[in-house]
Amino acid sequence: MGERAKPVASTVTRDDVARLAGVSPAVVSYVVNGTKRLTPETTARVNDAIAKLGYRPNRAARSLRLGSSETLGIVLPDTSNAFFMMLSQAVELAAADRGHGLLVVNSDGTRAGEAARLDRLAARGVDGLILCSSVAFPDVKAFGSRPLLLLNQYERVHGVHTVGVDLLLGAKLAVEHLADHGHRRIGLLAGETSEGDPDARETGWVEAVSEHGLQRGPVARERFSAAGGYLAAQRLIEDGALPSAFFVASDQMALGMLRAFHEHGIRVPEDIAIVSFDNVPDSAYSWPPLATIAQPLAAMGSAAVDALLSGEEPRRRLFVPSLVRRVSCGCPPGEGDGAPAHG
Amino acid sequence: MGERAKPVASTVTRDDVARLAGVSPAVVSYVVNGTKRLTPETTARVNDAIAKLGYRPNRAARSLRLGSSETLGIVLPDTSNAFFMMLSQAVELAAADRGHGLLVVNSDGTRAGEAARLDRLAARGVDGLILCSSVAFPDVKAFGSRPLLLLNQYERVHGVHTVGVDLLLGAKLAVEHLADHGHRRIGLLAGETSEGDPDARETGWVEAVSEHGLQRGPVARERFSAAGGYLAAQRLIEDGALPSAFFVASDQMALGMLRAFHEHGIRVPEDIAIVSFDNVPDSAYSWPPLATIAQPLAAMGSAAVDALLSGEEPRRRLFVPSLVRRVSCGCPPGEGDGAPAHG
DNA sequence: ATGAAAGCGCTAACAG
DNA sequence: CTGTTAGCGCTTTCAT
Repeated sequence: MGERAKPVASTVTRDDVARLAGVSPAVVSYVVNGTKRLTPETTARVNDAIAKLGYRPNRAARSLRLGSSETLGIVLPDTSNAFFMMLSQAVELAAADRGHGLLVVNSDGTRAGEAARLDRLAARGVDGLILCSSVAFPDVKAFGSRPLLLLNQYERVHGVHTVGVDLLLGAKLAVEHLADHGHRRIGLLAGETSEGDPDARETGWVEAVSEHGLQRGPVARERFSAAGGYLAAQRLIEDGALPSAFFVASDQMALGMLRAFHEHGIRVPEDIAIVSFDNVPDSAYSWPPLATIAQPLAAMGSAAVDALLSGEEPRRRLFVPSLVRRVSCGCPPGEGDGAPAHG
Repeated sequence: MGERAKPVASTVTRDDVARLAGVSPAVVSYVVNGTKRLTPETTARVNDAIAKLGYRPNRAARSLRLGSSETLGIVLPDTSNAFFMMLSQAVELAAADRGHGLLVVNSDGTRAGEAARLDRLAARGVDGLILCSSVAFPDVKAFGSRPLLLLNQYERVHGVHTVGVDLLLGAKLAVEHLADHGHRRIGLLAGETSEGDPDARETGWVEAVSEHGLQRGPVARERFSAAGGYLAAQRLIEDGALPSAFFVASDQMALGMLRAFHEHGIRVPEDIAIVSFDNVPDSAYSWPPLATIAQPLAAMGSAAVDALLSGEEPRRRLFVPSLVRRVSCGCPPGEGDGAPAHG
């Protein structure tokens, strides 16, 4: 008799709370959402009932009513690059700060795949879409009224938000630093952009080299991965005429390059100095540790979420990268290697 | 005069479709969900209307009605370890296969933080929760009727699903392989489990060493990160009496150890051989490439999602790891290093 | 084979 | 300050 089981959390409804607190259902909503002034006693009674029952507002009902899921969606490139993990983590944190969840999906690295993933996300009712594309010209058609943002994007794209780092500046920082170390001939290991269009890091390298009266070293283009860097470095070595320094478009590629150099007994930085891009965690623990261009991930994540939630007109946001000196560029150890100097 | 704008996708409702197709709203649902036999003509008419209008069923309404969000939630440890990125990617793929989305949140690495994140996820109405914990005994209270699963978990935990790899077996595979290379004294670089309780990899090392009549080398415990591995290796080196081989609890730690060895001119595998754990992508491009114990991520991701969606009683699922031979253990290059042998 | 209708739990406008 | 009420868009039972 009366052995009604303690209800599971998800089954307690607002009406149950109202009944127990002796108020109307609306009042419960007022308390939960703080939308209305109520007497302290009422508020307390309702809160008691909520606690006693373990009431949790039903999210689906709220979404249906509000027309917003308070959720963002992100599609990540099909890569195991730690950089994207850190980027999506930054986005998740920023979204959580603003009370939003983040639905993550992985693309297959094709333009069609990305579009399909965005579509599924839109069908799930997210309030905004973020695309970290791995293709040069992603499919950016509209998804109803949901805003779309291209993250990790340098170029301006009409009609969508973009957030990225100033690749041109980053490349210049890298090349200038190498020049400061006395290198006069600087090579480029660039990433492969699927449609073969220019990458701003490449432009930055070109400009910095000419601005400083340096010489262009050999150029290689390969996929943005350790495998790509390894392959490219092997080709470069076979071709001979290696320069004394390289600017590399990503840490992952630099890691691959490092392995190729090791295999050939080429010492870094003594024989060849390297500055790469992204500052992934592992770059501090490679041998030698990689000097690299760091991206302000937290700021970029916040900017992305803000842009999507603000309802503002799409615009391009570019962030300022910074140089992290480590052994690979020729700097002494212990400055920014993320590990205590070896004593 | 009839200048009603083409409605945005999210504004088209089932009633609009019904009106255009000249059927009742219910029929539209039947077509969308395939729950009922209908005449081909009706089906076609409805599908036409759906296409014409760009109709998308409203997810929130569906969830409300169904009592299911068709979404899973996962909380990831606060680490930049690529292993967890691959693991969550595997889960996302498995979830997508079953028509579910994945809400990802990052924890701060504390037990309370994890519990709070799980709670927020539960409040968002996910159908199931996955926790990749970074503490030894995570807070696993019930979340209403939502099932909870511990991913990357070896030990059985009462009342919750667990999915993990057989750490004991993995450790034995590693130690045995090192023994096959002729090593008689094998050290251990273990991960730090926050409550200081035993890690099965450690037990596996102990057992394998004694089963094969080997000698226990020095033991170090540190955080599961490159920084941890670096620190531990430095201590080990200072203490002297280094063994000829180490089993290392994670690739990240091994990467840090490798850097310490490089700094001290200790050659791998000539002076010291290494086998580590996880098979993260970068392990194939370190110098030397790391021999490691690989985890069947895709299978684990599927198992996790299935367990959560099946409604079955919680149980423990353990997967079989496998050895990936690379240069660091003493094997010749080119077998499994993820890169062509250097010619 | 198709349609009518009853909610799912919540928010907010409006009334008291 | 609090209560009543009308939906949000959908699934599904029960008629027809």
